[in-house]
Amino acid sequence: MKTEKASARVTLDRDGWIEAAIDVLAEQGVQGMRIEVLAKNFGVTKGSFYWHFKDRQDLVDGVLETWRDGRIRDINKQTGASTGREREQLLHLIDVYGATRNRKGISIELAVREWARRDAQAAAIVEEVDTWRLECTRQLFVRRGLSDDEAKSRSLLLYAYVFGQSLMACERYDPAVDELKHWIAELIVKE
Amino acid sequence: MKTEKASARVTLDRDGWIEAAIDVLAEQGVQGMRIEVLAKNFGVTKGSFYWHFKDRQDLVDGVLETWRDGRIRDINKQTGASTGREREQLLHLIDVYGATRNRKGISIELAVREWARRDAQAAAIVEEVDTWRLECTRQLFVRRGLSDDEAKSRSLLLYAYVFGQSLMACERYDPAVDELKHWIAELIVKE
DNA sequence: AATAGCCCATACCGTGTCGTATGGATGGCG
DNA sequence: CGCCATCCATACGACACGGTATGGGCTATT
Repeated sequence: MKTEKASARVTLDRDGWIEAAIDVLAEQGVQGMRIEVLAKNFGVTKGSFYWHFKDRQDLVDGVLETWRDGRIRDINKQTGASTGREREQLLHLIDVYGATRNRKGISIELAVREWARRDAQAAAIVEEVDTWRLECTRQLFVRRGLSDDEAKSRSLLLYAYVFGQSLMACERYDPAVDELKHWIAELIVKE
Repeated sequence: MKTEKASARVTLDRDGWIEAAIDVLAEQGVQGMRIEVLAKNFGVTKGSFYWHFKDRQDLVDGVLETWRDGRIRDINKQTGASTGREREQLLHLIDVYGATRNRKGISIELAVREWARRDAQAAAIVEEVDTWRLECTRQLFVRRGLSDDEAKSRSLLLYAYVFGQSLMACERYDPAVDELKHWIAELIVKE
């Protein structure tokens, strides 16, 4: 989708802007991805931005495509073929989205999903990523011997749980919340 | 907390503004709760707003308090004492947050949580609501004979799942996603 | 050294928003 | 009738942001 724009040579700077934009997206949300704010963080002015990007939408396209490509790569790596370690891979998947570790990744994840609730373009990207993740993880469950339907259900439960968990304030619910999460992870991966 | 401002008589109009603000919050997020936009939707001008509210923060306070009070009332009702129907109450809790039904309530819920990720005041309100919900639901599990720890875990899993599920694009994952959700609900409430 | 292309700064306009100041309309009450 | 409180409109200043136009500095190439 319109990736043939002459960005082969300026990719370095474009990517710099996009990475910085993703950082701000994680911290401030879509509404925080302001051109002049990014420029100030970068130590430059808008003049630089409008050299590398046609407009704000151009940056938005880059952010979404970059995020999607990274997520697809990650899930392919995390669920890659290493027969016999399906259980460990599933538990690792749940752990990756644990509260403390990978804070930045979770912030980006939530920011993109919050964005997708009100933007069709972001929603399409999230749908791509969700479908791919759910399918890859479903296959992990199938390789563990589960039926297609149960694998589908558990895959959906896994992702819904990890995303929802990062939306909640559960630290004050129980100081030993890590044990609760461990118990839940075992329930999700079955046994 | 500072509810003794002379709002006893103008409460009707204040509440009108607050309800309209919550609607916009659900549809547009916190950033969409703009005074002039609310006024236009209301068919008035800012002059009216600044009569009923000191400033935007005053409206924000009202929105958060109104949301919190409503959620506490709801959860008390939903987990109220009706011994022997704990299983139905738990399934009902999960169903209430199902995708299609209660769309507005879910939108508000997600908007407030998105808000809470970057605002300490909203985060405190969400924490209040979470703690109360988790505790009420935990007691439902305990009344079904589960241990305190398992009840805690399942209560956390229940809410994390329902919130996360509404963040995902699972309709295209499987057209019969309702059956998957039913299976998941049964797993969460145990059997 | 002169030219061309790359990269960014500056200045400007239009718009949306918060907040204030002030005036106007309406209705109750002495 | 006249006064006052309530409720809202109008007008204004300040600022942040998107986008454009334009100029200027720097480097490499010839």
